[in-house]
This record gives sequence, structure tokens and C-alpha cells, in this order.
Amino acid sequence: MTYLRYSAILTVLMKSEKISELTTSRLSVYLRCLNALHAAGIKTISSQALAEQFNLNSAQIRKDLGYFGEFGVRGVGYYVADLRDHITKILGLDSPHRVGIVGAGRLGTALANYNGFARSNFTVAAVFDNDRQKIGGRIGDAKIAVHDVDQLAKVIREESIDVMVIAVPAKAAQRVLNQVMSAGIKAVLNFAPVSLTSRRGVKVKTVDLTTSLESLSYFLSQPSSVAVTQPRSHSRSEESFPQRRKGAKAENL
Amino acid sequence: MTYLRYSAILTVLMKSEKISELTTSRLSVYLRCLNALHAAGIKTISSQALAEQFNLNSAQIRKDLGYFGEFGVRGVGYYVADLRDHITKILGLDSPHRVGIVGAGRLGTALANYNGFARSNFTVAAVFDNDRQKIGGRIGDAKIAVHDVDQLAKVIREESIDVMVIAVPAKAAQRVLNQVMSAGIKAVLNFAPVSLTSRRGVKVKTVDLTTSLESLSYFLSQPSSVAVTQPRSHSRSEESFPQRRKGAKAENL
DNA sequence: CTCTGTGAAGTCATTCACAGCG
DNA sequence: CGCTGTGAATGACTTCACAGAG
Repeated sequence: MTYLRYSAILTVLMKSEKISELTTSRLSVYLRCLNALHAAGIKTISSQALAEQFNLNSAQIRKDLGYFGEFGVRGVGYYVADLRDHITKILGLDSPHRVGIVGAGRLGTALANYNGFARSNFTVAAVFDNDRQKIGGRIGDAKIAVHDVDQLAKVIREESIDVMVIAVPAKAAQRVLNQVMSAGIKAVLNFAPVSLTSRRGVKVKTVDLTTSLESLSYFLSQPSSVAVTQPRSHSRSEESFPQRRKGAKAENL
Repeated sequence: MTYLRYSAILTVLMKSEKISELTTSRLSVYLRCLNALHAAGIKTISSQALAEQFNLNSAQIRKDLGYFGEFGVRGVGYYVADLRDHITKILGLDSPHRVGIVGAGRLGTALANYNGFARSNFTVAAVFDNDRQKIGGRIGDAKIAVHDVDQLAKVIREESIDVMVIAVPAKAAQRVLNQVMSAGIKAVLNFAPVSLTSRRGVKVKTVDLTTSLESLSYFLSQPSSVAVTQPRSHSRSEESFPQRRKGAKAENL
């Protein structure tokens, strides 16, 4: 099957294993790093050198990549431009995504203006709200139109939106998610601090600021500030650091 | 040791095990739920009933709580108000925290106005920037003062800030983190899309929107949209759902 | 008889360690 | 000889299953 390796679709099907979200998150991080290396004119990099950037194990990187093919060259490492292209395809970032944001509050507005999206081939195509004051207006430098939430399905279709961001108050979030799912959306990034129920085939990723902060609070309340184990992998920020230690890394993807 | 159980400090020291961040994140979620139950006038709840709220295993909840003491009553469950108080203490949310935000851009401003913080005993006490235009001003409804980043250490001391939020561009983040650490801060929430190096005893939690979105993109690019395994625990949003299934949950703490 | 608390088993992720390619 | 790719070993987290308290 080696000769099929460079097909984006086949890459993904090569092994029937399911890929953990931990792996895809790391791929995203590797990609960011590879882009920087490429911009710096660096041509090749070993898994060891790449691992040092994030304080993770080089075997982890090789394993992550190994799920999708054999991209390295023994005795050399990985060609930066080549690996970058592969990961871009693996993550589906070679084709553009269009994003809709529900909630034109402060967070929604900040996200609508977030420039980091464009770099990954994401474009914010529409914002939705239920506030008559905001509907019909435009926000941000890009003058993105604010639509009535009732027009969700219609606008999603017209604008070919495939990813939705939920930035509404907690009590409205499930209702909004239901509407979003009805409109056929399969990927949702949720900022409302609630546990949402999604249906099969719909991926909801929640970013919960309250939980993040409260978790930090627990850490602060620990006597020595060293009684928290890391969630896994990377981010061995504190104690329990093995032999090598040149400064800990903070991740939490 | 049972008679010491109700001391906040002892609670934390009871077992010498290290507590995973996965556990503390879930505690935060339980707490939110308990607050809602309390407000709804519900007096007791079993681990089974609580688990159903998040589609996680009831043993998981009992285990999480078990690290800190025995809070339940056999045959009955947990007293809502009682458990709420315990978790509040465990997470260190019984004493207030003061938050500083570096970066008065859109995200920093949105965060400065985020009301969700107050509920958990967090107060945003100061914002920092390096833009002369912004320094000396005040932002948000609460009119929080914007300080020069050069005054970081001084203001942190004066305002008794113990948690810092980094909301600056990626290339400035490490420098800011270094300053923040020098000022003695032990807990940092980072929104810059970079892997930061922290020193021992300093906890950095990164919220990386790009990585979250790119991870969603991978999911979208999967043929059947069912080839992604869950990170662990909850959030068994798709396929591979065991026997019971009344609708999947989306977490990802 | 119900529901907690917890060892034991099971599942999944990371790290080790090395064969073997370039 | 260096570095990848990968089975095997280790470690972490979750779920099972049940003794025993109320």
C-alpha cells in the first residue's frame, strides 16, 4: 500500500485504528512548529529535536505520525516542508472551513475578530444573535454580518458553514446546539460552561474557562504547590520531572 | 482520622496520592451541578443520578470524591449542600482569588468582562498592556484600570493578585510569562497559541483555540465522522457507545 | 434493600528499547 | 552511525463488582 501513501484520503484510512483526540491535538501543535521551522529556513528535523520544543518524548511524536504513514527518513529525520504538508492534509486543513458564531456578546465578538483562525484556513462567515439591536449589524474589521438566530439553518446553508461556535449563556446553549445539529453541523466548539448533549456523529468540543480557573485554584491551594500530577504526556510543569530538565513545559491541549 | 474530616486543610492532606487534573476538572463540573441542584431545592443526590447528568460512570464520581474523604451516606447518596461546601473547600474556592490579565486586546477585554469568574470567587483586579493608548484607561463595566506591563510586579503586589491570564500575541507570551513568574505568580491561564516553558512550582494552563479547531477539522475530514476516539472518560459523543445511550455528552474539560 | 467506598480488572496512553533502513 | 518505526513494558485512568454501612 506504500504507493498510495500520499493520497489524503488513503492516508486517513491506512490503519483502521481510531485516532485519539490527544493525538490530533498534538498534530496541530507539531504543525504550528513546523510552520515556524519552515519560515526559519530549516529543512529537516528529527523527532528528538521536535520533542524538545514541547518537552515530550520523541517516541510519542514518532507514534503519532506512525498512525498515518511513514514520513521520516532514517538517519535523517523529517523533511520540514514535507511533514508540514502531510499534517495539513491529515488534519483536513488543506480545504477551507467556514465558521459561524452564535452569540454576539463580548466573547463572540472577540472570536469573530480572532485572526488566528485564518492561518488554519478557517473563515468566520457569519455571527448570530437574538438581540434585535444587533441583528442586521456588522461586527469587527471584517464587517461580518449579524443574523437572527432563527435564520440559523438558512444562513448555514447559504454560507456553506461547517463549523459552529457557541458563545451564548449557559442556559441557552443546549437549545442552540439542538438547532445547530438540526441544521446538519457536525463540529461545534462550545464556550458555554455546561455539559451539552450531542447526538451521534456530532463532535462538540467544550472550552470551559470556569473549570480551567477552578482547576488552577486547586493547584494554588496545595500546600507545597507540588501535589498535582499532570494530566498526561507533556505539561510536566512541576515536580516529578525525570532526569533531563531544562525547564518544564506547559501544554494542556 | 475520621474526626478530622471536616477540616479544609486536612481534607487535602488525607491521602498522599497526587490528584490528577482530570479529577479537579471534574470536581469543578460537579460543583456547578450541585449549585444548580441546590438552587432547585434538591437535598440529596446519588452518584448514579449525578453521573447521568454528564454521562459518566458513577464509580468515577465516587472515586473522585473518595480521594478527599467520605462525604456520602450509604443507602442515601450525598447531601447536596454538604457536598457543595466540601468541593468548594477542596478547590480552594472558599477564599477569594484576584486575577490580572495581560493584554487589553479583544480577548483580554472580553475576559475582563466575563461574569462567570465572580461566581467562583475570582475578581479581575487589573489589566496590563504595553500600548500607551490604553495605559491609564479603564475597561469594562467594572472600570478595571489598565496598567503598563512594566508595572506588573508592583501592581501584582499592591492588588494581591494570585492568578494571571495571558492574552497577548504568541511571540510575546514567553516573555510575559517570565515576568509574571518573577513576580511570584504560581497559577497562569494562557490563551496564546504557543507552548510555554514554566518553572517548577508554577502551573500554566493553556487554552489553545487553534488546536481545538484543528482537532475539530480532523474530525470533519473523517469519512464516516465516526473514526475519532474520545480523549477518555465522558465525551463519548460518537460511536462506541456502550449499552445505555440516551444521548451522548460533550465534555473535554 | 440502596447506595457508598474501594480493591481488582480492564482499557487506553506513553515511554522504553532496539531491529533495521538509509 | 543516526534516526525512524514499532513491539513490549510501563504507567495512568476508568469501569466493574462487591463487601458492608445505614
